[in-house]
Amino acid sequence: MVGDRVSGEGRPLRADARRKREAILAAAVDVFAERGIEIALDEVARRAGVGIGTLYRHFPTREALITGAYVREIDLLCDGVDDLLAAMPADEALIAWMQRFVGYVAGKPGMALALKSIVTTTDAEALKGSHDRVHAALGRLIDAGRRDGLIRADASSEDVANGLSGVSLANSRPGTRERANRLIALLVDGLRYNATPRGTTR
Amino acid sequence: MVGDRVSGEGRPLRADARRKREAILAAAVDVFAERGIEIALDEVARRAGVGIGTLYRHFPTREALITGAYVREIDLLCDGVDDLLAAMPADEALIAWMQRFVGYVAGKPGMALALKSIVTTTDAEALKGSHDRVHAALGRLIDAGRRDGLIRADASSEDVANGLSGVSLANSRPGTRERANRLIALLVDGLRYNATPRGTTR
DNA sequence: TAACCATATGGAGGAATCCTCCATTTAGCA
DNA sequence: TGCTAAATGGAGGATTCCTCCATATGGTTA
Repeated sequence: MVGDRVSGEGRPLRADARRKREAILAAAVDVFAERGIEIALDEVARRAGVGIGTLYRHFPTREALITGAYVREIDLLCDGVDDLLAAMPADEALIAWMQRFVGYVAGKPGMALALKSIVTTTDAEALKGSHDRVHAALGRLIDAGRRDGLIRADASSEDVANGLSGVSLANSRPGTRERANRLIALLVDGLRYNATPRGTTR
Repeated sequence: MVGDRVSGEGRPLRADARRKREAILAAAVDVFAERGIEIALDEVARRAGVGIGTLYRHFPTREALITGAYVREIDLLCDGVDDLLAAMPADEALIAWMQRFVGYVAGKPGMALALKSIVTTTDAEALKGSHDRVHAALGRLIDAGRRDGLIRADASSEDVANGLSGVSLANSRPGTRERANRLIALLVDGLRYNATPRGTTR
């Protein structure tokens, strides 16, 4: 569905190809930020100093380009979980992380969509890495919360990731931060519900 | 943002215009179901037996057409709340209603988008009616739950509507029903969290 | 009923965008 | 240094968008 032709595995890219690929992604990030994701792809190619054919070779669909453009930013957001866990209780850390995540996504056109692809897709070689990173980040937060009895035992990172994706999609425009934050808090309250307080027999 | 030129208020549509408008919407529903929302709008016009100019006159953007096409189906889903409330406790009714809603939305391309417009948009004359209907439906479910101490006092229909929109957007393809249902249950657990059980001093 | 006009219609066609295809170039290797 | 598989770019056919306006029609008034 998404999937850039060669990055996931299938034999390493030639040096010039990798350079062009990077240029395209960098241009895409800029152009999307300035003019949205509906813009003509020629514009992206031009900015990248690349022929339109090259762009299509690397990213056969608009969606592939969008996802590609944001994969790294999403990866970056997945770091920082440990800092949060060191600074506050796990349930609060989960809230803080999700809110930071969604706050960052809002206003970057297409990023919520990219997150959806990454979270949802199970096939798609190229997204596997990010998919795992997001789930690992959530997993760490959830496990910590579970260990401390702050989060219910049957919580799953799949469900929370799905929720994160939903919140992002529904609040992808600037100025929706408050609304998004409340929804995240509500969701985490759902994870607290029926939690087994620390000290109780497990 | 959405907004079909004349329906919200601004002087009643001439009889022929209303007829064409209906034809366009009916055709849109069919075509979207068959071929998705990316299809060329000429196709919709042809099926409606209408010129492309007429289509654009009524629905200046694709989004306007999509929203228009689904407004009534969403309205319909808003009925039936009372039946559910009569049949089961309010919190379960809320879950059941949301699950039914999202189950219906999944697989209708664009319907989740339409829901987002309806839930989010505060201006936009044309959507006001549906916006209110959705919030009224949720309001009734929430109020009942609050009254019975099943749902926390500070629950707001805005937040739940936002959640519903998110779940729909994140699970808009067929085959995501289970996942969506779990997320809805989680959300409602959030609404149960800190609820004041019936009999407790309010 | 007739005459009038604001409203509505359809679709031609210019502009924008998509996306394939392939002759040419280039990186990396022996 | 020569060779070849990989990569490039952009021309151009096909598709889709969407405006514009000459024509048609419904509803109202006298």
